[in-house]
Amino acid sequence: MNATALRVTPDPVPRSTAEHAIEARRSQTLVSICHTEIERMILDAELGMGARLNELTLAARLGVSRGPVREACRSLVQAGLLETHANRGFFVRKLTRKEVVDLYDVRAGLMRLAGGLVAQRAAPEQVTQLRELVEAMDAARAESDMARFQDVNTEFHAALVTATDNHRLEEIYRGLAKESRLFRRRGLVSAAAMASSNREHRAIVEAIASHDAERAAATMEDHILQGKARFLSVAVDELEP
Amino acid sequence: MNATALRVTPDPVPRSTAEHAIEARRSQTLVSICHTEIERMILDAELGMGARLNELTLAARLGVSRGPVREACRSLVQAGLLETHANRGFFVRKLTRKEVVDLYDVRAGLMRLAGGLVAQRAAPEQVTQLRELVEAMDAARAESDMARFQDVNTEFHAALVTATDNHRLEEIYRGLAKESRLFRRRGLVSAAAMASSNREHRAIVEAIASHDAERAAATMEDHILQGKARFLSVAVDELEP
DNA sequence: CGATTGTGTACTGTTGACAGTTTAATGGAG
DNA sequence: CTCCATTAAACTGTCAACAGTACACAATCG
Repeated sequence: MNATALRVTPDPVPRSTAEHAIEARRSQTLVSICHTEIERMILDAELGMGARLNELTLAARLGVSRGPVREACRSLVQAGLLETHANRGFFVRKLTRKEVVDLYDVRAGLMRLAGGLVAQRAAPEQVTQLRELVEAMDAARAESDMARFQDVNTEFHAALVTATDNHRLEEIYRGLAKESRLFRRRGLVSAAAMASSNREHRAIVEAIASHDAERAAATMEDHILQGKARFLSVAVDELEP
Repeated sequence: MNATALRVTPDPVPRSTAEHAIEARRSQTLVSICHTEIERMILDAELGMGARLNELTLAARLGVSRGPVREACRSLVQAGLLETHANRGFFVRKLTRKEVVDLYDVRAGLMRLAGGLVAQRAAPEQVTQLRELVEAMDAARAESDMARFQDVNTEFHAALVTATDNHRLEEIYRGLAKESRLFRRRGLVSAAAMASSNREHRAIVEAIASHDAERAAATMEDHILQGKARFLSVAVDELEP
């Protein structure tokens, strides 16, 4: 069992990575696969808002029985992506306009916290990483590549919450980000919006770089509330009041 | 089948109440019952931190089969009350000291938001309600009734998040409050702690009453961070580092 | 012709059984 | 006596079948 002693082949994978891989394989159960796949279907809008999920059809498509599908759905209900109605099944959550606005407020509160924490704790490499992401967004903006801007933007926010070193905050924020995608039907951002958005990003990073927690928190909060304002200024008629 | 035509007895229940009752009965499925009951077991510490859940035993105790129990557990995993390990089952979540501290930070961020929102929107009746709850806590404090103080305190915070009129915020906060109870093994608060805690409550309510959003947010955040400080000052040896 | 009641179908809610894995117990070797 | 290998028990992961509910459609009556 001792690979080092046997010396047949040098172990190409570092121990910790191997353990991680084993752990990943072990935790890969049908339920987790169903969870991931159904979540993807929702976020990629294969299942529209309010759509009803047919357990049997889903199970057949995923090549499993209804049990794992139902368990995955329970999880997604708690995550806010699905709703459940007794004896009628699971439905893709339908957000009202107010719920979207409320979501922005909660995200603003959490990101304000994140900004403040990162300003206190950020290592130089993390600041560098954030700066690079802002540059990448400027590059995408220069090419009017909205999709890429969106992706890097998501990565920026993810990197920021990760840098807080507060795992629960990270989990909750990512969950809310997914929830937000329920209505965010693919990039409807203008060039002007991208410009001002990235200007805000720059202000945030600079506040973090100077370890000014209060300013980082305030600019971060403002950034999300700007997003909320942009949302409110656009008529989103697919949403109920 | 037509009660109105038959006129045997006048319908004693108003329509809306009846509909509500029916809706409640309808939404009462075995899964929801299991969810509620298992959650109660966890919060009442019948199931200790890190305890393993035996699906068969639980199912027997609840008088159902394993299916509903498993589905309820999936939901509780997403809620942060349980963990799951493939092929080993469900375990009551074990919080490390750092996770508890992180939880305080997240709650501080959310309650800061709540304070600000309520200061902007609160109706006079809601302010009155909050004032009454503060009075009730003072009364409990005078009698050194820690349990009652705790209960009213919980109610105070719940009333406050409800007053935000942000349903998602309320849901998330309540979830985190339950998560916090994972380590909060019944009232270990001193008289001094109750006094300063309620002094903070009063400051919050007054800030809200004067519709000063920034002050309400700041005092609210400070209140939770005071709680964090109180936690840090106490050695909780049942928690892992 | 419209509303309403009955009927059938499709789907969810729940259960019990089976297969595979983990864990505990047992026994033997050093 | 300790440590390891082996084996048995217990438990989880998954599935397929059954029971009950809701919805759509047809038939009936005013």
